[in-house]
This record gives sequence, C-alpha cells and structure tokens, in this order.
Amino acid sequence: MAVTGDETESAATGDMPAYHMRSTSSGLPQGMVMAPSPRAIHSPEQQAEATLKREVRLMKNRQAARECRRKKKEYVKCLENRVAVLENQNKTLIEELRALKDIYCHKPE
DNA sequence: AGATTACGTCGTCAACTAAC
DNA sequence: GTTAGTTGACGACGTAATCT
Repeated sequence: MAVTGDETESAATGDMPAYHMRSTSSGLPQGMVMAPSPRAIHSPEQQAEATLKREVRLMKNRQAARECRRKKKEYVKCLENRVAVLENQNKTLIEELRALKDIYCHKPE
C-alpha cells in the first residue's frame, strides 16, 4: 500500500483498535504517525489542525465505508431475490409449455 | 490439542466523480 | 482548483471448520 506524505496511518489515535495498529509500507513502526508534508505544515497550530482534519476525514471515511458495504449487501440481496423470482417464473413457464405440448400432441385430427 | 485454511469484517488508501 | 462523497483494493484480525 503506497503511503504519500500526508496520507499516513492513523494508528496514533487513541480509539484505534489494537489489531489495526499495523506498520506501514514506509517502514514506520506500529502506532507511529508520520508528520504531514513539511512544506505544508509550519507551526504547531497548523500541525494540530492538520491532525484534526485528518482524524475527521478518517472518521467520515470509516462511516462511508460502512454505509457503502451496507448498500452493497442490500443490492446483492435484491439481485438474489430477483434471481429466485426469475427462476420460479422460468420453472412455471417450462411446466406450462410442457402441458401445452402434451395437449397438442394428443389432439385428435 | 495445535496448526492450517477459508471466510467475513473492518479501517485505510487511492482513484474517481460531482458539486461548488 | 478544491472539497466531499463513493467505492474497489489491500492488509490485518477473529472465528469456525478441517487437518495432522
């Protein structure tokens, strides 16, 4: 996983479950947050703001991912239902065709 | 009982899109 | 151009099933 300057793991956030504190491809140890791009951040205030911004963004994206997965599950369930309905319809039509053929074959001239 | 495998879930990143 | 939202991909973890 590529990690850019200001897109780092957020393992330093206190509420992060322990099992998600993993090391990064940049070689940072677990739980360590790399500083945002140096040319963008100068003062500690800016640093703190950037950190906060990042935490908010991660939190929003976390929720977005949950919602996205929920919607996907719902969509798949819908498709599965549709498949079941169509299979039933198909079965019924095949039966109907069979019955009609039967009638037609035994019809006296 | 411990090791391995398969599967589901989660958080994060990156790429993309739409709205501003 | 920037910003926020969406989603596929990835890696990590937990757990149940299976193997040795």
